[in-house]
Amino acid sequence: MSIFISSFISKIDKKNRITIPTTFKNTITKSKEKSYLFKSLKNNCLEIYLENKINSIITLIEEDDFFSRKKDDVKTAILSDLEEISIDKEGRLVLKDDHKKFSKIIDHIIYIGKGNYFEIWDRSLGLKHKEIARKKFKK
Amino acid sequence: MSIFISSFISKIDKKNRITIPTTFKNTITKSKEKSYLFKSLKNNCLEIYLENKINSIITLIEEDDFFSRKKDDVKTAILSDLEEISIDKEGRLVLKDDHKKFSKIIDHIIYIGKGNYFEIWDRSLGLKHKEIARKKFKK
DNA sequence: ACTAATACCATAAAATCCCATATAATCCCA
DNA sequence: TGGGATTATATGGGATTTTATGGTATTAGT
Repeated sequence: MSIFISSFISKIDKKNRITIPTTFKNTITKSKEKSYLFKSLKNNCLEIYLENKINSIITLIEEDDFFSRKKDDVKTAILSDLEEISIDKEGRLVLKDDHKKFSKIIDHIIYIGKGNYFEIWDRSLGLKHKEIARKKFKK
Repeated sequence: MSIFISSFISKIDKKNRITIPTTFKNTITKSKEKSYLFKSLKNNCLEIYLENKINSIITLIEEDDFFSRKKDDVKTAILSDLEEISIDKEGRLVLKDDHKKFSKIIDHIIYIGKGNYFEIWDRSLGLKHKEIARKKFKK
């Protein structure tokens, strides 16, 4: 069982590359699974998943539905904003402009471990998010 | 299992050619199956399927008790607007005028991955569609 | 023979891979 | 425990490969 915990601050370089924290990278490498990026439906952040998690989601929505419209929106919402990512030898991935815009990332970022996936945030937005989460939880 | 995910923006050239996104093109090539274009019954967009998916749809229609009364109409609706497509060495296909009109495509387009098929939209219509799908899903 | 469709080719641009160096972390022995 | 040696990590840049795009040649159809 692979797990992503803790948070890490980092930044983008001139080529729009971001370095995945070593522990996260090791978890991905050891799992030998493909990894996927998803534009979060909860916040303005990016989410990174391993293949097995993605597969269980896809199985859920891939039922034969050629004649029904019901699942069309679900498919669009999930599958159209999901993509396989590749990490280079140094453990970096290239952030697309669309993803930068969506997550409002300019230069500094923060990785937030969420258990079976992790998030990539603009640093200040992510820090705020963490603060709010702690305050809410205290009550 | 071949799968089409993510979305890609592109455009038509002077010869009405559109470039299939590399990942989609690779999926098609690797499958070694024929591919087909269909005028969507759900939206004003075009849908691209692989042969085995088409076969399973036809099988579904052919089943005796399935839609028995309307079987003929279903067949007409589906099979008459379905056609095999050919992709050139550079991964492009030529869009017919009828398809351009149907999908209201002028110059910019967007490809939307839907799992076992993908869609081709006019860019702004497709982006709107994505937005709506995300909003609906959030609820 | 002329038009139109298709296949083929050339080039520029961009994404990717790969290596070099600087920096930091870890280890091991005195 | 200090400090040097070794290993691992961070970061930048260059070279190669892939992709995007437009155009020309060839084929086919009328």
